[in-house]
Amino acid sequence: MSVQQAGSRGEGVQRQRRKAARPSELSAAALALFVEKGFAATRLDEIAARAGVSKGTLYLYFDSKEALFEAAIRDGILPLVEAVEAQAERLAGDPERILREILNRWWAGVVATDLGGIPKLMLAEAASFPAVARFFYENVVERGRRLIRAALECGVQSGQFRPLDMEIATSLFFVPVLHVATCGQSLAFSDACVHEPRAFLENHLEIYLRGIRAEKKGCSR
Amino acid sequence: MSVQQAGSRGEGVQRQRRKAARPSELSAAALALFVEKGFAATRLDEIAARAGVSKGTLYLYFDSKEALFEAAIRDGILPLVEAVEAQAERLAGDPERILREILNRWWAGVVATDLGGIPKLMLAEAASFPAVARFFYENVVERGRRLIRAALECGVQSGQFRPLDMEIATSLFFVPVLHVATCGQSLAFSDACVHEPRAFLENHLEIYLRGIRAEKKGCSR
DNA sequence: TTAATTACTGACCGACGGGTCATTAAGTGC
DNA sequence: GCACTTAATGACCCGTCGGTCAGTAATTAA
Repeated sequence: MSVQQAGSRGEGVQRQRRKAARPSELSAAALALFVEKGFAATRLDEIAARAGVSKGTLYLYFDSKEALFEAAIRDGILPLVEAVEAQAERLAGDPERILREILNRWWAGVVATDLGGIPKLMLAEAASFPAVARFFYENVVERGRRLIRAALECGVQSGQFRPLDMEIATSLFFVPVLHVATCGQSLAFSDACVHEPRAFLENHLEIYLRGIRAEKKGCSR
Repeated sequence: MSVQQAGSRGEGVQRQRRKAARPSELSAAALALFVEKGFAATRLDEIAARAGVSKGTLYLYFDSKEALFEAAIRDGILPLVEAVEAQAERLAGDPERILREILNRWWAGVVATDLGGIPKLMLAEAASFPAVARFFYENVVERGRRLIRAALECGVQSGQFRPLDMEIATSLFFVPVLHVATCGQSLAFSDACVHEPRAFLENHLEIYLRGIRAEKKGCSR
């Protein structure tokens, strides 16, 4: 099932020359396996097999296993981050709505696809690949947090939300969102929430918003 | 710094026979390294060196690298789970207080020690070690959730909390708590919240409790 | 058709690391 | 001091896997 999806029918294993498409195919195959088994436990032969090429071909496009790892993370997550940012820009003004939309986007783009494994992967491998960790932090975590923080600040400004420690409040919104992606990928926690990730995120938003809204006037204590 | 903390002064590297103490020393050393570098990337020689023994000694006490992994998780986390359960039993009755205490215990026993790495480790390796993942899920995740769920049910019963989806509400309390431990260990997210883990947990509790408390009577909408 | 180019292959290499076991030496009883 | 038991050692074995490169076949140009 995992071996040679391209060019293996019959006996004469037919080669294909597809220079343009290869890099993204290879990084996609690599990402899937890294997510599934971790960096160290993933063999280059497996990656090659899944992409329907030989191991040697990997080295035509990437210098090393580590370079492939970087590319896999990069190609996997950046498009999504950009999509979320674009969406948020369109909604500037209504903080609760922005938060809700970030959730929806994240749901559609990460949790429901195999991209959910990336945060888990980063968590696991960050210590061994500081450069990649830095890239991920700056281009995903930071940018995501910026969107959330902006929405919260807007809400506090307008009086909808009570005064908050911005950094922490940002994290507290962020964390369950991250968790859905991460844990959806891991037996050790999977049952812990994620049979209903949709409902999980809804409930999170509900509790979180109630938790940060300003008290109603006239209602003492 | 990591080599031979026992018996290496001078030239004649002096052996020690300490059958009783070895297993826990070895599993502790193993845990620290697994947490730091992941299972596959950790060498048995390193583990042995950190524990101040030779590689061969590992095999006197454990059948394989994997058996050592199991033991490390087991020995590392079980004592803590038991401590938290004992504490919760003593406080039955006051749900908000129980939740607060779970947080404090977790803080003291996990986040502030190197045990924080265990959840991260499990997250990363669960797919490769289903048996260990199962053990962890049943003995840590499940038992932790049981405590939280009990407190929440008690609060809903008494009318302090509004009606909740119990499974999800439990997760939503659990997740940031888990996160503090997990992310404190990983460059990829570290700054995301954890320069002030104390404050982070406080804020979580605050927002969460506000989010689930029943509406004050007489306050419409 | 033939020559030139280049994407692709896969057998091979070297090191690395999990696991073994003959040997050593620390402890024990007499 | 001597014989005996057993905890501990570390050189060694061997399978595995990242990485290489001489060769092959698809494509293009002449």
